[in-house]
Amino acid sequence: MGIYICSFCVAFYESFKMSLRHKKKRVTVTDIAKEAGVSLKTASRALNNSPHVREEKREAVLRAAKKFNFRPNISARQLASNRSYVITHFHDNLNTDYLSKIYTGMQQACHKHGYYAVAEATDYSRKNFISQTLDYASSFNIDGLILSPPLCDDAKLIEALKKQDIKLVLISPQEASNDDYYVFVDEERSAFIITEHLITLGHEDIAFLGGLKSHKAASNRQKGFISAMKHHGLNASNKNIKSGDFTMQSGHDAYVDIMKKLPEATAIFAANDEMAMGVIMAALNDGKKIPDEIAIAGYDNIRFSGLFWPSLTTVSPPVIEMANYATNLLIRLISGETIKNKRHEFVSEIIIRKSTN
Amino acid sequence: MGIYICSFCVAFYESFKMSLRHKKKRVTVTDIAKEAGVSLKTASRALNNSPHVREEKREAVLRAAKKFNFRPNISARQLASNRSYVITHFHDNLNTDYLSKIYTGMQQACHKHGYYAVAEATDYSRKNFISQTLDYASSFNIDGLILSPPLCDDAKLIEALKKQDIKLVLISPQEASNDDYYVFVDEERSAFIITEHLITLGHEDIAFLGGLKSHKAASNRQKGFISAMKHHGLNASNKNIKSGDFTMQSGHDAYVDIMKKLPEATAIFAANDEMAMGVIMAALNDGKKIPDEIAIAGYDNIRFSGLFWPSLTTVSPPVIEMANYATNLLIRLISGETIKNKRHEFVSEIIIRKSTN
DNA sequence: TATAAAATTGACAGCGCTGTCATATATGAG
DNA sequence: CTCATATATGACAGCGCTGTCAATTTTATA
Repeated sequence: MGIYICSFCVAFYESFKMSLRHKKKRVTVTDIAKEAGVSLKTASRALNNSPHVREEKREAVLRAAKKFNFRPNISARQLASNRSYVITHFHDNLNTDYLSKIYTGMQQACHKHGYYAVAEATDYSRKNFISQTLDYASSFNIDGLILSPPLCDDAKLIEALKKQDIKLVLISPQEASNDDYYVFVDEERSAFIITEHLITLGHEDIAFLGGLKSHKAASNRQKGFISAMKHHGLNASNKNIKSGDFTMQSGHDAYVDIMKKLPEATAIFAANDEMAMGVIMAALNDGKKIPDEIAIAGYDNIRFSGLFWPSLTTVSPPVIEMANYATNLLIRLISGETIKNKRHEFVSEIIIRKSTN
Repeated sequence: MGIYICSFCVAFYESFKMSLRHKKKRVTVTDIAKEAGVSLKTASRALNNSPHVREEKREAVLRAAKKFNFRPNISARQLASNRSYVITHFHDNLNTDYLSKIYTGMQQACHKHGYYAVAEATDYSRKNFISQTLDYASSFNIDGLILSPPLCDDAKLIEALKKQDIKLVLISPQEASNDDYYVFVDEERSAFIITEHLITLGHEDIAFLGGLKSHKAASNRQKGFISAMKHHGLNASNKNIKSGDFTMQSGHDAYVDIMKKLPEATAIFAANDEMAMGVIMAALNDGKKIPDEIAIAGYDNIRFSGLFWPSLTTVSPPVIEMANYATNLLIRLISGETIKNKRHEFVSEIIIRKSTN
């Protein structure tokens, strides 16, 4: 004697079991292939923009994919291809503003290509920093890395990563070697333009508040300031140029100094927003009206510069776009494309706010 | 006649081919199982903290894993278990400071358990916001979601996600239902403590600068202020309480107003840092010395409050820890653990800086 | 000690995709 | 039209892991 189970019950049980595990029946490449009347592999090729697929079949596959709202299963792809489809931004930077922008740009590009974006804070000062980074990259099977300052200027790190065959794109390196892929923005030119903005407003005695000499970006900004002044026949001597250390406090102190040595100054251009804010506070403290008696401009467009009071005229580097571009570039590199233009230049926007207008 | 290929060449070719694809031979669970002398499945169980593994075997497996520096292949795991091992933080928030802290906390927890942390900006005001969010979650096969304000207070969204069987943990919801898992911080208590700090310094005429009434957190801060004042027998009438809109500008305006109506005030506690900074600027503009003539405290500990000049005394909610805890909780939920304590309270730190001391 | 119940273990299939390689088809040269 | 070459296609294995389920061992109970 046995126990008889009707086939309906079996079918019901099976579907019940399925429903427990799968919220929805997944659409797989096989389904797409069937619909398009091609083999699994051809469908896979079409979906991945691989060559060697006749145009009509490719279209049929893509049509089927659209019809079924197909999303490739990233894990399966990762497993089969021994790639992670993960792109990590390594940084050692506490400027969350900047980091968030980079992450946003990465996300945009990653979304389009089915990649994951990950941000990873590292401790650059750690002793075995490089080996730990390599460990991380290999154990998480990272496909590609985005490096931003200061990591993007560590030649040893870059060399080690390249040896491991990890693809790299750098954001704003100070000096990139010939075989690095990178994106950058012409700081000198941006500084030139914002200085010109001040000159156009009628200012003639303009002071520049620079940064530490070791900071390459700051010295490029200084160059831009000087050439704009000279271009318009204005004075850009040592009297006009002060140095700070990028903190608000140093901006404050610099204002006091500037007013002592160059009391006729009607405008101050600081090499970053934080110093510019220090200048604003010192000027207000000094009883000056902004921008009527003294105009102030900064650089970076940190989030706070728009919230500050008065809001700050500044240079806004297109960080999101740069990160987006860098990530796209990286994905193309990972896919094995050969790319001619290893570098791409971006232009900053000048944002005019209440502190100069 | 045939072509003879020596076996050495074949072996060489094989190993060469391997070296092209694999940077390193991967250590797999099978290797660990062999080393530990157990079956593949037992090793897998031990590595995943599953029950039903004898303690000695578990230890042997873990020892082997350590010896080989084993890292599970996340993709394989994802594929086999039909889970993504991805946790996403959905937000609609431009405060990069706050976002970065949440991300950091998530990362810490995710690292420990082999999960990926992803942050996703959404547009809360979009019409079909909920259905788009569900789409996203299901197409990326998200295992769990972290929601922060304001999304964590959207009852409809939460309900829809629960229906899809997506695990959720909320950060700082205004009012959570009984079956939500969430972390929060007692804002009233924090406000109480920082007010007490001002009182301890000898201040008696203290003004509070609150926020919009709709902002629940702000009104909790106000409650804390009032009860601290009363507790110490000080006056906390309408004269002491002003409202701003959380901008620097409103802080500035409020200072002017306060000095008109309560000129004897020697301290001001603003419900957020931005307003506190506006107050500082207005006070400096007014010729007041900080903190000697007027002490100022804020709330939130945004990055800038430490960089500001003078630096700002403020309340620092432990956002990183909260996100870390929330993520751990989420991972436990995903793993199917039943959890008794659905809520966890955190305590803010009071950071005393130059604006009061 | 015998037996039932619970805890532990392992064999095996298969997740959805891509790489490999053999086969089929198209294209060009003569 | 034939053959060589280039291009397109598909069959199949297998990536590393987990779920299922049956087999085995241990423990509790009578």
